[in-house]
Amino acid sequence: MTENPSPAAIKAWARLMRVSRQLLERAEDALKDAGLPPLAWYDVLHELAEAGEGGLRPFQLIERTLFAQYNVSRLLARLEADGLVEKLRVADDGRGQTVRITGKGREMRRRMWAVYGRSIAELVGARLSNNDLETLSALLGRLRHPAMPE
Amino acid sequence: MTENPSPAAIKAWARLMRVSRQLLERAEDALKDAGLPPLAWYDVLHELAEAGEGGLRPFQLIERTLFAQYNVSRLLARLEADGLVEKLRVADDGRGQTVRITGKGREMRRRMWAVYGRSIAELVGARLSNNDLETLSALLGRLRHPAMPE
DNA sequence: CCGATATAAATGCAGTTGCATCTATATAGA
DNA sequence: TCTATATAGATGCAACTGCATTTATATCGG
Repeated sequence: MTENPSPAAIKAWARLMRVSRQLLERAEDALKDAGLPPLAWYDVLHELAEAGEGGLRPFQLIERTLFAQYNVSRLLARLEADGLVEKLRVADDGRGQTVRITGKGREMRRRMWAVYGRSIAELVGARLSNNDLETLSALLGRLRHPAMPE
Repeated sequence: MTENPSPAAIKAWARLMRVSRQLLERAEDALKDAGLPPLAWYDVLHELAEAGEGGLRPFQLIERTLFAQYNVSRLLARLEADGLVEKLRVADDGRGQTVRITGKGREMRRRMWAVYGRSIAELVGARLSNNDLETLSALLGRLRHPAMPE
């Protein structure tokens, strides 16, 4: 009986896809206009900043960001080339490495957040009450895969 | 005062981006697994099917699908190469053309919908009640740009 | 009617993504 | 221990995207 989607499901799907694409594009444009790198960079810098001095293994970044493996590999190469992250050999696993954010990386993250955060505030925060935002988050949470208890 | 996003706004944004990406990827994978073309093809075929025999001008497709102009141009070239749409010179505007879906295009759309619709039913329809779906649609509707009255 | 500007659509080129594969190391099992 | 398999990460190549520009036609102002 999950064969054919109900009209309500189709509408919610369509809006979800359309709105998310639209808002994402707006946020990307804001960064671009400010001469800053794309959002993917922010996502990685954010995770690495949260991780602290210990850094993260690339495969951990993949889990957290949902980016594809090859994508992370190349993204890290670009971030390293720009001096925003550094790669460290890890002692107990010769295959891998640990990636750590640099001071320059933290600075870039800060500058990106100034723009990105403003986009979020404008595009979402200014349009729904806190209560509605909570409702939205809860509903979206139930669509996550794999489904996790709220 | 829309400077800094509230925690509720950040959370809603993060979920929106993450969930939409995840669900989109799932739907794309389902099509790929079935040996069918990507969702973008469906979007165009859908619009053209709705438009009927009169077809649509490429710029109308751009408005409806939110794809970039160059993207539509190339997508239509691929669809035409596969015989799914046909391009017709339009009498009263020598710059443009009208694009019409072919029988083969309708057939492809039908086959894609069999898979895509099932994805929507499973990923969204089976996870939220009709009532929650309506709520979700309404909240997302308020995030559209430009904002339109519900 | 004519030149300037605007709109429709296509395209060359550079950068990015996706796929498949490859290299290197680690772990498991005989 | 030695081989087989699994995991971490990088990469060659083809397809796709984004940007800027180009071509062609239409419209507007004088």
